[in-house]
Amino acid sequence: MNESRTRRRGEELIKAIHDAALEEVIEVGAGRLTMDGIARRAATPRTTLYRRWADPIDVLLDALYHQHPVEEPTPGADDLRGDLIRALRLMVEWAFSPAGRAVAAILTDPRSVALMSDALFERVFAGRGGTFTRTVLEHYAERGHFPAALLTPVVADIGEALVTKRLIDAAAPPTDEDLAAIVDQAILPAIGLGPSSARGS
Amino acid sequence: MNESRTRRRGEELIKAIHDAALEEVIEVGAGRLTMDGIARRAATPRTTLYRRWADPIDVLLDALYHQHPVEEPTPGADDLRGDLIRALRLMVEWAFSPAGRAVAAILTDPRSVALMSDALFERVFAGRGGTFTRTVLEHYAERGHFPAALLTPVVADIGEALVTKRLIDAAAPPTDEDLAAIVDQAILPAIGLGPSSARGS
DNA sequence: AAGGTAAGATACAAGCGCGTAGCTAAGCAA
DNA sequence: TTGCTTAGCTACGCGCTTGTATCTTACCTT
Repeated sequence: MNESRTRRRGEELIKAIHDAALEEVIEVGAGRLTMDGIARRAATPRTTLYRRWADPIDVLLDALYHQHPVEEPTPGADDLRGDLIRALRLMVEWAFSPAGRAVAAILTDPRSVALMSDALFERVFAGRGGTFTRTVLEHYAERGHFPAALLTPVVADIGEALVTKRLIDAAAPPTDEDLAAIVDQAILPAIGLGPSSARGS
Repeated sequence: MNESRTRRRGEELIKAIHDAALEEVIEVGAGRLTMDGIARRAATPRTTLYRRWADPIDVLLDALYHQHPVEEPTPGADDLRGDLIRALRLMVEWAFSPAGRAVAAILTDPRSVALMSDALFERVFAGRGGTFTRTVLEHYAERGHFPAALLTPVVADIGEALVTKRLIDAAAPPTDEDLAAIVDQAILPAIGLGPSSARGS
């Protein structure tokens, strides 16, 4: 009987557990996350979990910490509007990834938030979740496409904020038209590129 | 021993349980909400809860449903900017109320969302949580302060979206200066009232 | 080939939330 | 006052999660 061909160890096992934690939190929520649930999903005894982590949230935060950083938007040619839309689309993709969903689940769980270290918050948020459009906007501001003074913290947040609200309000993911509307009607006017100059299609 | 002077009944008891449910969900999160916890906090036997509700989320949703609708912003004199700031302040106040925090806790809990009826969603959200600035904007658009065509769904969401992001990112509530920045740098430009005409202080 | 490391399979008692049942007694109305 | 309704109290068995302990065995290193 060659059933258990491979017994997972080290990296491989840990990755399986991390994945299980992310899947589990998406399904049951941060509050109902248990060692049992994660272990069952990862098909490993609980003992293995306790050897490394103290509680389910610990596993989850560790899983998030070891996620690959999200892709950075790379401003391309001379297309501010298009780059902004692409940046927002990157954000939407991240939001629908296991990591993105897990972060959403965690953020409103009192216990999880309390245990969330600044380091993780930095890594998951300030580092990426919060600034998709900022990279693009800074790029074009430096090149004089619009006054750099207009690129305030508030303005840098407009796109992400509106997409976030869309994700909360509606079940379906925003279409490219939705993202374009956000860019045209909110971001571009804020940096002085109103309908007069940005009216493309 | 006149300990148990009053035995609560009907309305009074239900309100105590509703309050307990809201407090409980804020403290432990939607996932860890239990009949036991609510009952303990309301100082009533679990039996009483089961007589009316099937599970903890049921209690919580009922509590939210019976909350007083949030105050509507009332556009005042001739002060669009000031009215917008006041509308956002109303939103911040609601967000920090027990009901506001409870809604936040629920929205990312898979089980709760699944049980949330359209009626409740309507009453709690579309009805109020989503549109503080819209009321104000519509008022001034009708009076020709700016082109009504610019008041798109996206534009109506800008203020709420940015405040929401602020609430998620930062622990401290936004100050009036923060709200003013949102109005000046994001909302007003979007309706064609950029720095040239809105530069107040 | 030998030995150390760590995963896998049990098993266990303790604690808690669940849902129900039975009873007592307070509040309210006729 | 009588009697209906309903809150308060206690208790039970069930199942799940917890944290730990013990043993076997696969994998990796030397």
